[in-house]
Amino acid sequence: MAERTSSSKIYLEVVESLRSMIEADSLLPGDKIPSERELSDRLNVGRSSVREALRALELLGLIETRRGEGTFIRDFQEHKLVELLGTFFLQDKKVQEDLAETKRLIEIDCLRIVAFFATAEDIKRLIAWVRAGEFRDDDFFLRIAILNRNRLLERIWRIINSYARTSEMVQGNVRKEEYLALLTYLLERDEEKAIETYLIRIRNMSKDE
Amino acid sequence: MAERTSSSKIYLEVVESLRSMIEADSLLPGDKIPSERELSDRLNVGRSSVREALRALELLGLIETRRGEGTFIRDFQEHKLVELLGTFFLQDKKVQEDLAETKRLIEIDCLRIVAFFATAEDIKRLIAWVRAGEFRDDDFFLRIAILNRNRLLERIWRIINSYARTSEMVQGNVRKEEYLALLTYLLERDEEKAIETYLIRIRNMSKDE
DNA sequence: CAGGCCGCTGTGGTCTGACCACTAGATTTC
DNA sequence: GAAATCTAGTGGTCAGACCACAGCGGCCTG
Repeated sequence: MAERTSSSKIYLEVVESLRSMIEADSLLPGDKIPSERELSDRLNVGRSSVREALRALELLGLIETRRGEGTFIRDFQEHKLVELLGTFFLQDKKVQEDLAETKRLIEIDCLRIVAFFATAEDIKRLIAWVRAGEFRDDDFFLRIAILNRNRLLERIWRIINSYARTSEMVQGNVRKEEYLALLTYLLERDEEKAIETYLIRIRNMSKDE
Repeated sequence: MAERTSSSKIYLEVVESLRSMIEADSLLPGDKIPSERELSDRLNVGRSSVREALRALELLGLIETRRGEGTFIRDFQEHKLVELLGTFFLQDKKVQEDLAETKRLIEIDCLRIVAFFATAEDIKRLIAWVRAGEFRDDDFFLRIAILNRNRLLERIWRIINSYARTSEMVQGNVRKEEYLALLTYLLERDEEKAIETYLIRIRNMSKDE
């Protein structure tokens, strides 16, 4: 490859090359990318530089490596990222509060969308699931997040939830009746009541947002 | 360090060691971390492994390296992350829609919070700013996001906005009167009207969420 | 022929030692 | 005292060497 970007770091150039390579060959999750040695050859850089780029992308969750097999594009989701950012600097008090608040906001958004757009079947399925067995609070809201059909919002929720879990603001004992009440309101498309139930009976808050 | 995690990758152990090292010495943004060679010594691993870890953290935006000086903890914000994830796989149509929807949801959340908790002075200041000169739509909502005092939510908005900008769903010509109307409702704490104004007059949508 | 063993090849994982480029601070020089 | 210089330390990069592991094909045995 050209080495015009003279002063910048090689491993970043490799990242960039990989990006365009993926784009050019329209590689999809699961596909294999060239081996480290081949990349090193093709790009005229040392193998260690290639590795630095690959390790970085791996930590980002963009690729996956299997020793003896090769390096593959990953169906990205569930990056290491979460645990990382989380444990790295999330000890502050204010941050914790923001976290909790944001989580509530996102969950309410999801509830709104579900109240509007989810099919009755979906909601009934969820009711059956609640009745069926034990679950944690975040199991429940994960399902809500999935129901909302907005993959990005779902992902944001997942990330925030992971943060929240590493810092134990989890709530253990769920009372099924509260969740059932919530679902019933959703089934009736009563957005207002549903959110009220969520805030007061599930999150034990007063009426402010 | 112990090397019990026999089968896992060394560079990940280094990342972990760095994490606890930072925690133990309560290092803050701007502080220097040990040199690559020293880490390599202290942890009994090759320098290349240390570098793989550092490069990964660098791409994540957690640290910053300056040749000839050393490696420093970074005031994290503005990671490379955004551009990366963005350019890597965000070409899909559905993803674009989700993006737009999520952005609207977050913005509405911010508006709600501002309507409840922002001081009249803050809002008036914003009104003055709108009157004062030209601005882009995202300039405006960045200020809204900042007003809401939830740093995490603000960060999420920033990220989503960056995504959105790389894929040009930006709107150019703003009409000040719409934004002023919105702010007036906020000043009157009329959440409902404010959101209606946002959706219909600023985002040109019908009444659904 | 079927099944399993073996070794070859290619891949990632890691280490070492060698340079280079650059910075900052100490040293020397004027 | 100020300016130029030297030097030690740091990140940036490379080449080459092993190791561990997965996959494949060929060979042997039943």
